[in-house]
Amino acid sequence: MKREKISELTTNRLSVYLRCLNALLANSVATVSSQRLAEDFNLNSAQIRKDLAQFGEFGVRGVGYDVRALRDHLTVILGLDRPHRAAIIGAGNLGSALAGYYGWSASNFSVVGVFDTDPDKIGLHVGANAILVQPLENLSRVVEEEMIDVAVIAVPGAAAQSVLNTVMDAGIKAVLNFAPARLYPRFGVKIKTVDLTVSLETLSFFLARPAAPYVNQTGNGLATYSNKTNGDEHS
Amino acid sequence: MKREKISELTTNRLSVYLRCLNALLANSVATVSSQRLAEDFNLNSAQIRKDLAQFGEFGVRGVGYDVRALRDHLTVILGLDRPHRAAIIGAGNLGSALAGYYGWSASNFSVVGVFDTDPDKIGLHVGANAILVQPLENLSRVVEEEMIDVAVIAVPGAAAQSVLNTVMDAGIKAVLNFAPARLYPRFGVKIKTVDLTVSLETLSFFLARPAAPYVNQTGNGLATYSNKTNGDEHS
DNA sequence: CTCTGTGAAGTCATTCACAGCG
DNA sequence: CGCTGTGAATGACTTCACAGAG
Repeated sequence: MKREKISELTTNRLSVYLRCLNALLANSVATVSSQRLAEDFNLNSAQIRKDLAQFGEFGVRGVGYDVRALRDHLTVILGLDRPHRAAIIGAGNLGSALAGYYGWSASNFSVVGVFDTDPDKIGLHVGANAILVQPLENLSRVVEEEMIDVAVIAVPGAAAQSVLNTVMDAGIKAVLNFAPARLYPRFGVKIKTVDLTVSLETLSFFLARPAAPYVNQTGNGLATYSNKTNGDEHS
Repeated sequence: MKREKISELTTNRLSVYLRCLNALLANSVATVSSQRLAEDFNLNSAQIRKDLAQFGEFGVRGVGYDVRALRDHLTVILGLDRPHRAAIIGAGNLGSALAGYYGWSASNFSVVGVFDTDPDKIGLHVGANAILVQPLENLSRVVEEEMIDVAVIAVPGAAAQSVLNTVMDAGIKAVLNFAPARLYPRFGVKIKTVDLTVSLETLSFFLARPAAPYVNQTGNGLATYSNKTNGDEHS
């Protein structure tokens, strides 16, 4: 085991491994080899071993990995053993949907506040669990009171950097950004951008050249998490 | 110019370049050098030139690129000169929000149908523009009638592969997937997955190790589109 | 014998650096 | 001159292949 910097590609895969392990656990599988994991999920077995080896020696030679133990280790490594609390900025379509998204709890996240600057939105209750929309000015106070550690930016691109600044001023260090904009974080702040425009336009490019569309980097039809294109599959 | 396979990393950047060019055009900038583009948007100028050179010689030596002409070229290259029509599968929170998302039209997309299998959802009108939710069985017929070429999967992970099969049976070749699941496409079908679970868990990992969190690959605080971590910024 | 952990090799992407055009 | 287009150099990630533990 070496304590080096962990690349984002690795952390993305850790999340996938955790998902796989939970599925195996649900099927009462007690032990799994990197080979078996790789086959089931179209990854390279050496990559799985290398990824895991960065955090410790979890495997048993000749046997494989204990599913539950590895699951627990990954949960701790990913920081999912402690709850996270999120604020959503922007109470439009997307922000409201995210406020009621069922996927948060599986990763030990909860949405504890929705914020907007539009007076027409403030005071509304949005999402499946009807969270109150507060003025953005409240953010800093609520972040402290509610121990919020993650912000989700769901505002138009033009407003995104300004919102990010407000979010950083409130002391938040981790941001999930849905605005189609390049954002400049301060030192020590992590942003993850989900850019639907880029995704759509890449699909459009594919449709525009059906003959020789892409380099298929793996040839196995499931490039999703096994290579650096990061979230894209093609065959 | 060489006619080779184009990597996904390149197409993602093309989309970003197009966005930048539109912004310049809105500011009445007529000509731009790769140097200037690189500075404004924290990219490497050689990479911009290399990306563009794969499709033709658009620049003028000693001068730079004509903003409007390059914009028009990229629009055609990305296939955005022709309209695309999308179906959304899954009328839950996320699917409904996407049906009313304002970002579609900027890329010449329109949402022309929403589908679900839940009898309670069928017949409802969802999203900002109140699109009727139809039974998934209608998909194949509507795809043909409405010339749909893109599908958006917004269903729970467990149902995603089955929905993808239905979508592919209907003849759709490009899919945007929001389900947290690894999907197996058939040959000639392109899938782009937006996995919110992976994004959240990566943020959680960052928060769990504030000391030596990541390799910062560029050091400029805007790694977003300039490197292979693809959508992530950190400083 | 099986399967992990890992150095070495291979593949792919980015950046450098410059020849050459306008 | 300045800037593009591109070979060469560098760097990053993945895969191979095997020593060694159990």
